[in-house]
Amino acid sequence: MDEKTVSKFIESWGTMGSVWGINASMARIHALLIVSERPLSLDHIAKTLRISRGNASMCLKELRNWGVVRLVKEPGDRQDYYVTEPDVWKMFFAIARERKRREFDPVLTVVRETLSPLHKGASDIVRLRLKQMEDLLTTLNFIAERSLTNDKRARSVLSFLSRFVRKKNLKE
Amino acid sequence: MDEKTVSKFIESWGTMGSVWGINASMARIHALLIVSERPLSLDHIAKTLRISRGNASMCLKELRNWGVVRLVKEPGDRQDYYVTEPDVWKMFFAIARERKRREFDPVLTVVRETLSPLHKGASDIVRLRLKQMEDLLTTLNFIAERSLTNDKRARSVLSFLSRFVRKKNLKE
DNA sequence: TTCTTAATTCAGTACATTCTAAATGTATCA
DNA sequence: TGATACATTTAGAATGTACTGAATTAAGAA
Repeated sequence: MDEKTVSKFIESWGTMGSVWGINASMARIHALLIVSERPLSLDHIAKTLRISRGNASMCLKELRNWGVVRLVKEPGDRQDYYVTEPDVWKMFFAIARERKRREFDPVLTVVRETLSPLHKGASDIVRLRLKQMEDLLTTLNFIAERSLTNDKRARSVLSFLSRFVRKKNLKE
Repeated sequence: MDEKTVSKFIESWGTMGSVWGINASMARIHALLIVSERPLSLDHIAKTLRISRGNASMCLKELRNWGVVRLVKEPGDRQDYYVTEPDVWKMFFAIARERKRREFDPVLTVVRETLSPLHKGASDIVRLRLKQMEDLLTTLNFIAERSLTNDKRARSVLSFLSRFVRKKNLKE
């Protein structure tokens, strides 16, 4: 594999990371592990990506929390080695699930708490908007909730959806 | 409508904004317009939310770009007044569409460009991962692309999806 | 136990984003 | 035309986020 292409890949995956809300260092580490056949040590990762060992350590901890990388030990070696979770899709769902839980759910609760009392004393127009917001949030939450319960289901939802939009397209 | 509840709603919608990638001021302005029956002037908005007129101006410009608010003129009045797009769902799709176009699409192009040359000289294991990444990105892009072409379709995809996951849940 | 090597934590720094307020631009009115 | 009333732009301040590197902790080896 060409050195230069590998690094271009790593950088672009870093940018993609920030698109869906994980920071660039995390995504770059992840990309590096994806193109590496063998487990890599923290030291190796930090050196290759020119980031501090401290930062690498924190990112890897976080990536383990997301369920995206795994730590492997080699007998007779004190260093920790890291490998990527082999299934990329599974990984994607893990991230989606985590982000929903950490960011969406808590805010959803608060928004909902305020939405219902607002209905009182609101004009019809405003009430309609609030109702729509409530429905939108409920639908999104419902879909995410049910889709992400497990990876198998998530996958089947995605593939189904993919077929559905293709069919839709032919019709119109 | 209770003053206090309104402001709690505005703040929590602000937080929700940052979850899906629009900044807090923008989301707060948006929330304020949602609970307001009548169009509001820039000055009124800035005063109510305790933000500078400059900031309000920039946020409103951006919200107009997203297709989320609209400017209305009142005859015999020099001020600009703003109203929210009445259909909350439509608005949500507009945001999704814009974010995809601005952020996801450009990165997707770059990642794809690097993915294919990487295949050469990669081990089977790595090649499998790269293939999976490609498939995942393609599927996501495909779904988003097709779903978001127009609001009517987007809505039907969502409602269909919602029914699908409900059925799935009963079965298992 | 102490020595050694590696991982982790964290205070401070660098960088990025968001916001303010003053300056500038624009349209309407007298 | 100049004066007025508003909107917009922008330089720099404030705030927030990510990162570094030194200090600390942990754990295997002697």
